[in-house]
Amino acid sequence: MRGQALKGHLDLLLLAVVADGPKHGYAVIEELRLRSEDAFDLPEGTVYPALHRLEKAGYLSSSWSEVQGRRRRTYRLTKRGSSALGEQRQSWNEFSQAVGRVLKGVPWPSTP
Amino acid sequence: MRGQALKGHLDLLLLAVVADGPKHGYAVIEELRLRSEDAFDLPEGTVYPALHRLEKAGYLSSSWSEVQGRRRRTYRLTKRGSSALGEQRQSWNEFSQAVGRVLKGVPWPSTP
DNA sequence: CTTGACACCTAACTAAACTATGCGTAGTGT
DNA sequence: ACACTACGCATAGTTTAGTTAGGTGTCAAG
Repeated sequence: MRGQALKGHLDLLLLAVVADGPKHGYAVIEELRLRSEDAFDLPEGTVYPALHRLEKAGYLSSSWSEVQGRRRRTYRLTKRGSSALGEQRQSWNEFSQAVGRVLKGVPWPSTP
Repeated sequence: MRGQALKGHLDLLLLAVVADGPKHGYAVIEELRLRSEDAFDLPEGTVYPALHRLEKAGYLSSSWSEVQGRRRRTYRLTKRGSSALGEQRQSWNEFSQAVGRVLKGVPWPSTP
């Protein structure tokens, strides 16, 4: 996946992943790689700050735990996060459809 | 259309529009608005520098003309631009499909 | 006892779109 | 005449957000 394609779409992806069940940061990264079939293999430096942003925005809440000597910060979707996810899904659809229309070519009435 | 959604996808859109026939900058903006059904109503400050970038990258070539007292800079797609467009279409498809898979939810084998 | 997976973090850099503004012509309205 | 809008180009400066690159520490395997 080339560089900065997901600018502006990262939050959507993160919210969507956490929406299917609370996850800690590292697991979010793995899940994203898994679901996208390796298209999204995000560096930690991308994901962790984004999760912090989302928590500060009230879309996620987090809690610490310790599993086999390793501390984890587990995130879950809040209500606000859930509705934000809905809106972002919506605008992703609009966006991708708009791109599709542009790529489809000339907008003439054409052969009906 | 919300803010910075098209980060990283603008070049694709511009190349696609110019690919259907040479256009000057202002016309590119209109065409984009038209084809996207108002989803993309880009400010000039976004489009002009991008066109310059694309020309510098060798994807577009430009020529000046004057039509009814107004000077126009008309862009046309180069060969390199054409193949770049192909690649960018490709990676857009991969990207949007990957997003789709992530949004679709849990990747379990599930009900077959 | 080093390497790699797991698990977290952040400062500094960078790319790229946006804001704001400028210039100038032509047409329309008052 | 004067103003306003559409047309048409341009660019400096700001902002946003992801990347780079480093740091800390645990645990299992070779």
